[in-house]
Amino acid sequence: MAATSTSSGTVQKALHVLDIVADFKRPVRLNEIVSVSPYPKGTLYRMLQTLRTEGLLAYDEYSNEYSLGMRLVRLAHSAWSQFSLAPIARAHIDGLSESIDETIHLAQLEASQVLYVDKRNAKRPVQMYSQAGKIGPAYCTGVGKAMLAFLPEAHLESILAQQSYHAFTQKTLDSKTALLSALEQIKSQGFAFDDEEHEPGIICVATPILTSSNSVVGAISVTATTARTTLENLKSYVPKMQETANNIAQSAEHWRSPAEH
Amino acid sequence: MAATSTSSGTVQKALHVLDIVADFKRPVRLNEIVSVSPYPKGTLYRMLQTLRTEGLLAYDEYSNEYSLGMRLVRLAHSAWSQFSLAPIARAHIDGLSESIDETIHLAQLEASQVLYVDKRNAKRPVQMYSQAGKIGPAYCTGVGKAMLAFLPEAHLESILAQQSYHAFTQKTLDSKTALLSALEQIKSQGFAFDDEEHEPGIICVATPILTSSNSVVGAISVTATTARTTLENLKSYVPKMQETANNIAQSAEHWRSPAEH
DNA sequence: TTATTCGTTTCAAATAATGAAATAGAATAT
DNA sequence: ATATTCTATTTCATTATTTGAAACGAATAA
Repeated sequence: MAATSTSSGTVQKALHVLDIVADFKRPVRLNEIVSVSPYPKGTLYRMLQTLRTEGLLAYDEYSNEYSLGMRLVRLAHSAWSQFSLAPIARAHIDGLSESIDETIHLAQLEASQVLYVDKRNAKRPVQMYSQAGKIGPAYCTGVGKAMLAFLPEAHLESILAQQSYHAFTQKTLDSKTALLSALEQIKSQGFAFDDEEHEPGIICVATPILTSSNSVVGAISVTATTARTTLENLKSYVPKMQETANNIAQSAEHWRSPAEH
Repeated sequence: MAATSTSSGTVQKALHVLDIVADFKRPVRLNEIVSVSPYPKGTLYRMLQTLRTEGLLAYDEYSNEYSLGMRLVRLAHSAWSQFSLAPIARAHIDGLSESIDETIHLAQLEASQVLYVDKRNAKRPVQMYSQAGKIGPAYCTGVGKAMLAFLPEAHLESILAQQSYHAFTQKTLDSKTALLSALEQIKSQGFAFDDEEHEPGIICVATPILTSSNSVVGAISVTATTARTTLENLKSYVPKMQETANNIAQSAEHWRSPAEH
């Protein structure tokens, strides 16, 4: 009685189609969508038209390809400015960025995944995966683990159950048990590492952002490459990061996290 | 014949509700939405539930308030990275930002308005769609006028008809005729000014980004305050901006603008 | 207590979405 | 030029979701 969603709901269907288009990460044609969706062609066609005229999809008449539309960007701006930590944390992150010349991320949990909501590049930016708005796995990123470690048990359970545990690298913690023991250590030491668990050559330290009642609102991380530094070195940033996290938490005290159900 | 929308379509309705929530720019309760929407309470209630469980809206159980949800941020990231000029223009904007220590914007036309898709602040280098995503009026911003001036006549007409011509400041060109003559001059000189037409104390220069076939794909601007500089000074940036715009256009030559219908 | 306000549920009626199959249109092959 | 093979689009009777007035319940105020 719990698992799959009932097929009902026009809005659900439309969202599903949007997700499909998003997953392609490139413009797609009707037939490509047909082949990966449960809906018949006629239905999909009409749905795509609707999404297109509403501006949720962009359409190229010459190639007959659909992509996500800019109306989403407009809508997301409102969501981001109201409901992400980014506006609240901005000044604090700026400060941290001035004293640490590495890539800094601000992330939140969203739908059991990590959502990067802000980012500062080092002066010499490293070309890597991740930008604000990007999502990543919770179980094998620094920010993800930092947040998971401080979640109340019930919430943690439900999130862990939804992880894919894909082994991105040889070092990925690709099982729930491995992850759980890592989380325990993170909780006791107060910060998390990512030791090339998501991308080879990329390491980071992350600290959670906790309110006075110890609920997790986000995390910040400092990222670097193994070519240039070590985890041990990154560790020296932790005190400054924790101070920043505390300051953000204080500013966010009266801000209500969308993750709280 | 042109104005109001037919009431049909579940997706349309859902989007309308999202827009209403977005327009409040703060969390809102059911009854507030009821008072500004054409739908009865029961209908709205169910719609909000749907949007909420889909993650398009966030909900605070204690205050019963809805806000835009972070799923939009996730979706928008795909839209932004595929369909905005930003990823293509990034390196070029970075370069420009290094030689000009002022705020730089990259904008596109979207639904007859200006959509800022990237931004560089004088000091901190950030690239993300989040502070981008903001929309502004086309008729009284530098980037807006720069783009309008180079639009084909038919397209321009339809866009001009949709402007609100609100006089934000005393200097705002608040009529179609005033705007049209300004556009003519912009077209002949190749760049546009914003002389405090949108915000008092804020001035900017903007140049259009034109493909080899002279179609408008976007615009870049350099913004400053009257307290610190003058339009005459800003003008000196124009050659560099035009060079950058040309380079972006070259990179974007094979990129298809969503605005082309 | 009694009003009042707001959120939630109900259920028959109204309406929008469905999908199999036919049609139109484009591109490629013969 | 004509046939062939894709793909996109339309049709229409059927199906199922959405609708909305009104009733209900919960919470707060008077």
